[in-house]
Amino acid sequence: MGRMAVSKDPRPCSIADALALVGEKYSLLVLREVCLGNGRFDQLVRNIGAPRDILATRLKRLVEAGILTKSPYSERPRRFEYRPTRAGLELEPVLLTLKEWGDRHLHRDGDLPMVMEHVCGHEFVPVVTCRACGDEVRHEDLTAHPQASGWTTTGPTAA
Amino acid sequence: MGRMAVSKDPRPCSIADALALVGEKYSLLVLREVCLGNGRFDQLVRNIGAPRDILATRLKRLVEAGILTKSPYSERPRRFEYRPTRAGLELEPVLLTLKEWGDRHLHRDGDLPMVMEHVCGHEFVPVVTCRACGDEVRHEDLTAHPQASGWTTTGPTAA
DNA sequence: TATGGTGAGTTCGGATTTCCTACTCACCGG
DNA sequence: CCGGTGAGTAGGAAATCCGAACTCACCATA
Repeated sequence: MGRMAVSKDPRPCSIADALALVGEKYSLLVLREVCLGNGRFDQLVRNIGAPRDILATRLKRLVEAGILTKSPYSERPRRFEYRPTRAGLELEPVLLTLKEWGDRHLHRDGDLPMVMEHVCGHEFVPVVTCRACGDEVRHEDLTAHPQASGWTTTGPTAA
Repeated sequence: MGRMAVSKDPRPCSIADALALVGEKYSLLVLREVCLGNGRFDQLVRNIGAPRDILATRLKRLVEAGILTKSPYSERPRRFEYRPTRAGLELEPVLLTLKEWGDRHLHRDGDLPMVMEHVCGHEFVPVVTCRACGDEVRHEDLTAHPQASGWTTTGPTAA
C-alpha cells in the first residue's frame, strides 16, 4: 500500500476547517450581500467587485457546502437568487464581529460605517460574551484545554 | 491628468477592509497560534502547515498592520517571537465565533473540538449579543441602515 | 576544530489561481 | 429587428502559491 499520510495541516482545528470553506477571497463578502438580501448574480458582481467567473466558482462551493441555496425567483426568463441557509445565517455573527473590529480599527474618514438597528430600539453593536456567565470575553479570561498535541495554554498580552 | 478612478471595490465596507488585511490565506491561523502563545516562526510553520515564504510574507503584513509585534526573546542567538497587539487581541472574538460555528457545522468525528475554559469556571462558548439589551443576536432582529448607495435592508430567512 | 543542530528566514522554478475582456444564450420590450 | 438584462463561460496573461533547498548566525559536543 501507499505510504503513511504525512499530516499536512498539522493542527486539527475547526477554525482551519471553517476557513477552508469560507476563507477564500470574496466568500465572506458574498455572505454579507446575501444576508443583506442582495442575492442575484449581477448585484453580487457589482457590490463585491469580484470577477464573474470567480464569483460563479464561489457560489457553487457555498451552495455545495450548504451555506447558500440557489432558488429561482422567476421562471421564463429563468432567474435565480442566492439566499443563506440556516448554517449561512449562523455565520452572520462572525461577519458582525469582524465588521465591528473593522469599524474600530480601520476607520477611513470620508465614509462612516454602516449602522445596524436592533429590535430593542438601539443601535446594534455586537459583543461576544460567555454563554455561561454572560460576561464580555477577554483574552486573559480564557484557558485553552489541549485536546491533542503540544499546546501552550496561556497567551501573552499585547505589546 | 489620468482618468477618473473607476471605483473597483464597489461597496465601502469595513468587512471588506478587514478582510483585505486578515483575509489572506493563513493570516487568521497565524493569529490563532499567536493568541495561543505559539509565536515563533518554526512553531507557526509546524502548527499551521504553511510554506515558510508565505508565512514570512504574512507576518510582515500583520506586523505592518499593527496586529502583531515582533519582539526578540533572546539576543545572542538573536531569536524572535510574534505576539498580538491590542488590536490583534481584539480580533480574537472573531476567531472564537468562527470556531464555534465550525464546531457546530463541520464537526468531523474522530477528533473532538478544543475546549476553552472561562474564568467563571464553566466551559467557554461564545455568544454574540446586542450591547444595548444583551440579547443574543438573530438575523431577523437586525435592520441595516444604508449609509451610502442602494441597499436592501431586510434579508430573507433560511431555505 | 570539525560536525551537527536550531531558529529564522530567503531563493528558486514550477504548479495553481486570479483577473480581465469578451463571448454566449435565453428572454423581454418596443 | 434592435437593444438590454440576467446569468453565466471561455481564453490567455498576470499574480500567487508551493515545496524543497539554501543561507546565515549561533550554540554544543567531542
